[in-house]
Amino acid sequence: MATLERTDKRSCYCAELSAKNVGERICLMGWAQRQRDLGSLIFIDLRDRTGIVQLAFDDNTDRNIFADAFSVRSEYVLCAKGVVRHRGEGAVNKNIPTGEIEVAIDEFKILSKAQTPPFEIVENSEVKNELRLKHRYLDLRRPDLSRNILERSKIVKIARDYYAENGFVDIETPILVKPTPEGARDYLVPSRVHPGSFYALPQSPQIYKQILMVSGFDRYFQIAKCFRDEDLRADRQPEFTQIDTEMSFVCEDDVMNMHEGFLKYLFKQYMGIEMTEPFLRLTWKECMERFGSDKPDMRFGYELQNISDEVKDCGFKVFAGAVEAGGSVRAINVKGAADKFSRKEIDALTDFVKTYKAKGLAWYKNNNGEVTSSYAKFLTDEENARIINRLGVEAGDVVFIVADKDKVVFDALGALRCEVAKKLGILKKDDFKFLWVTEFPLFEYDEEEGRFYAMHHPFTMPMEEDIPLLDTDRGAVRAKAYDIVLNGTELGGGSIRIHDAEIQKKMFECLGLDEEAQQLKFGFLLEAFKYGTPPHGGLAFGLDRLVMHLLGIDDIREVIAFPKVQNASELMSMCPAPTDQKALDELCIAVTKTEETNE
RNA sequence: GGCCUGGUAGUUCAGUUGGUUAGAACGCUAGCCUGUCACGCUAGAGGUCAGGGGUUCGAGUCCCCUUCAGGUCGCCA
Repeated sequence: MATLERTDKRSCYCAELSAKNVGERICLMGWAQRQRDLGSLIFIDLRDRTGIVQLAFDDNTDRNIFADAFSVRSEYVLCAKGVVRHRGEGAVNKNIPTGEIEVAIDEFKILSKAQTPPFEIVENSEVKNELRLKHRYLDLRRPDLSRNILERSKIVKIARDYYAENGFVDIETPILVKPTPEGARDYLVPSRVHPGSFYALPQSPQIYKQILMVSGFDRYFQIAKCFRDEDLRADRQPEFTQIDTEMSFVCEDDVMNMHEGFLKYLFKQYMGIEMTEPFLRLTWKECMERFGSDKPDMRFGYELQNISDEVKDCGFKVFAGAVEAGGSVRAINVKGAADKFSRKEIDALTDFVKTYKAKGLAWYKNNNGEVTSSYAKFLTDEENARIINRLGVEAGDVVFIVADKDKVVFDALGALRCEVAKKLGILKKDDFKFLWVTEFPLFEYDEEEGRFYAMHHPFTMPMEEDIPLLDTDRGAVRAKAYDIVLNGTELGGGSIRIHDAEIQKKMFECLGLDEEAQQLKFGFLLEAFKYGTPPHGGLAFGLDRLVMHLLGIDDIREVIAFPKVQNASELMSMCPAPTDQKALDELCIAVTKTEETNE
């Protein structure tokens, strides 16, 4: 093995080389992708983060160098100098970008040997997650994963450019913050000098960015790490990154326009896609009615239709009973897909809607004149005709109906329309349909706790005309809150904040926080607001999800260098991990239960 | 916390109704080879069938528990 000397300077990356460089003497650094020993001829594919290029060793190569090349194994780290040359006639490899050329090596160093890796460093690896994550450093050498990380960096740069250009100030907010009383579970950090007291890792920089507005920074921006101790999903990590912003002296339109501008700028710069039309805007209520979701995928139709009126007096108890109980009966008509759903597949969809608490799935299928249905026999001809008419069913259509409480109907059908679209294969990843969802409810009622919670957060401004409802009908109060949705994913969200002490006080009352609790939890913010608070509002994008969509990736782990697995541990370093007794003693912490004693 | 799917050489997988000594490909090791690039040819090494328990004359295969990984509901202001 060798070390680098002053004269060993990389002159270029592997994949930067082409026929233009023929005749140049260059110096490359990288990893041996593969060594091919043909006897008195050896080839090595050298790889760096840009790609690979072929190194050639032959009769003209110094015998010591040739011997070194012979000994090279996969993932050895090499420094190779030589002259770029055309490959021989018929030896061109059209499958790789550098396939026209190779480098005839005349100076060669093995900088580091390598064990045989536990899996091959190749594109489109089908190795198990577990193993890839345990050896993430090797996984990250794979071209597809390293590409994701490199592309993510470019996207972040574009975000920084855009917001800097628009006068946003990049400010770091603390990672050790005050535990928040509502919302997601906090990750807690003990304090050595304050036994029994804890910091939390921020779920978002929310309060700090609002205080920065009080301080007069006017436009704030941060690529912010956020932490939530909740269960993971394919698009959710406990530790994630937001493009976090806040602006003063703005109303909803100002904020939405600014960030719509960012997305358009990003799509132009990064994807080469010009988006000239304003993004579609729908109120939350309309979204729920039409799509059963507050983050609907707008790439396809299959909108929900309310057939409660048509069935409220029918003889089929499942339908009539649901309406009578205050719920509804709604349907989606999947046009022209009757032949795509067999009885077995409909059974599978029935199981699917059951995961959303629906008791069943009623269906009606007109397979080019041949009509079958799970419920038609319980209705009169007239009643059936009314439904068919209302839904505009034609030959070839299949209809799915759910009858239940509104929440269940929306959840089940909202998810079903996406599932159906997925099954029909009509979702294109390069079709980007943005949607602003506005006028979110200010509160959400928690039946278990029997109280209202802030749907967004407690600093969200109610819509002016709904302020009187704070006293009379809290569930109906709409907020100046908005989400940006892309193809069924919540990419970001924000709101105009309360900057009026009276309204803030009212808000806390609605949430059941008395004066004392307010002071204890948010006293510093309320105090800050007393000293001249500009009207302000903001928005935060989920960076990881944004990158996923731009790259057409379904798994959030593929766009994060060191992600966590489903149980929130990280397999490379194996954290979280128990700590030693001395550290615990110093923090005055007694552990009462461990994974071993956990039952 | 609930439900579902999976765990067999280093890797990806096959393994029949429960039946002899658990196979293949790739990778790895050694040898040969002057135009390979998924090099080729020859030979070889490599297994706690995730772990534990049970049923059975006999378990990779059936049952139970545990564990790990994945998906999802709840959860995620």
